[in-house]
Amino acid sequence: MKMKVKVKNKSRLDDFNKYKSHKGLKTSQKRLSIIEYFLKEDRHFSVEELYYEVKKVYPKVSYSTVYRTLKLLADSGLARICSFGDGTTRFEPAHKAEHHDHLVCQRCGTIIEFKSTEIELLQKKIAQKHNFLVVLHKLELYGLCANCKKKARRH
Amino acid sequence: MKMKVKVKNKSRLDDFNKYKSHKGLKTSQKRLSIIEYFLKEDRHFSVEELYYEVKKVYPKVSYSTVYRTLKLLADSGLARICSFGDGTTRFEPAHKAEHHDHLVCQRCGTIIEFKSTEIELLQKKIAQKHNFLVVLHKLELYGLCANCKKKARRH
DNA sequence: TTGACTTTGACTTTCATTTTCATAATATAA
DNA sequence: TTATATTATGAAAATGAAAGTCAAAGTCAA
Repeated sequence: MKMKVKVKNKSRLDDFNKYKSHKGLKTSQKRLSIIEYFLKEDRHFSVEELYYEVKKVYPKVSYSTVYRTLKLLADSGLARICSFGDGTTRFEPAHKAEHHDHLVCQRCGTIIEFKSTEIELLQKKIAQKHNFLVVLHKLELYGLCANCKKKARRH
Repeated sequence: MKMKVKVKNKSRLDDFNKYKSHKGLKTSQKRLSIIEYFLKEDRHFSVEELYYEVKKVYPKVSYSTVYRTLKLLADSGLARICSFGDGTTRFEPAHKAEHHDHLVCQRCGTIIEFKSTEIELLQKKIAQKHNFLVVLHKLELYGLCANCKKKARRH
């Protein structure tokens, strides 16, 4: 299992290296650390979150570098930008081609991913009705996750 | 037809007045102008857009006032806040209780509203599966509207 | 009309994000 | 390996949208 994750991240790193040489970028240890951490963790990050977590492991990285690296990841296709209306941008690992949507807990911030081909089918129908060409879609359900719901019940 | 719109806006203004007295607000001509324009136009606005358009008719309004008035409208329930990921907040007229989703043209910015009870049903099912309590949802389809699609075809 | 309120416009502040620039690190050519 | 050219970095400044501040102007009930 762990092996599989490692292999996957390896191939994602390879993707980044392709992008890197295409763009004439250089390899810095700091940037690499950030990218590896992001790939290893494999979850949503705001710049701030990633900054503080990476800093624990590699204390010398700066905020700007995390910023720039996340943008690079987005440009290279390894990360996807998503915002949940709280004013900060989040980056999610882009598991190629596998589009998914989000359940966002308004209390604890937990993000759950889901996918529904049925919904996507209905979306297509709606677009057709309006003669609209859909390039991408965004579906977010906001509310309380199981945990917070339980807490809310006992006030 | 026009009559109907006017009547509707009248009743919306009444709603605002209820909110107004509830909150102990006062009536200023400028605020009223902004609200009337917003209701008359009955479409999505960013603060900037509304500011420039209202300014043409009532040149004395300031940016702050438009800003505050839109926030008031949102608070009073006459407007709903929505953001389409371009970094600026938009306000849409809230046609009470009627939740709807959006088709957003990435080229010309046109926003088409739609509603699908079927999709909402599926959303509910998904939430149930995750034991998640949905408070609100957001569904946006981004792409090209009919018009821009046509233009795109002939390069 | 007064006096107690709210609203306004101009301004400042905040905060996330982006850019700048001098210095450090990296890659490539010799 | 060393020189040189380029990119990356950190700290700081700049930006831009959103929110707050405050004196002056407006509103309105008594």
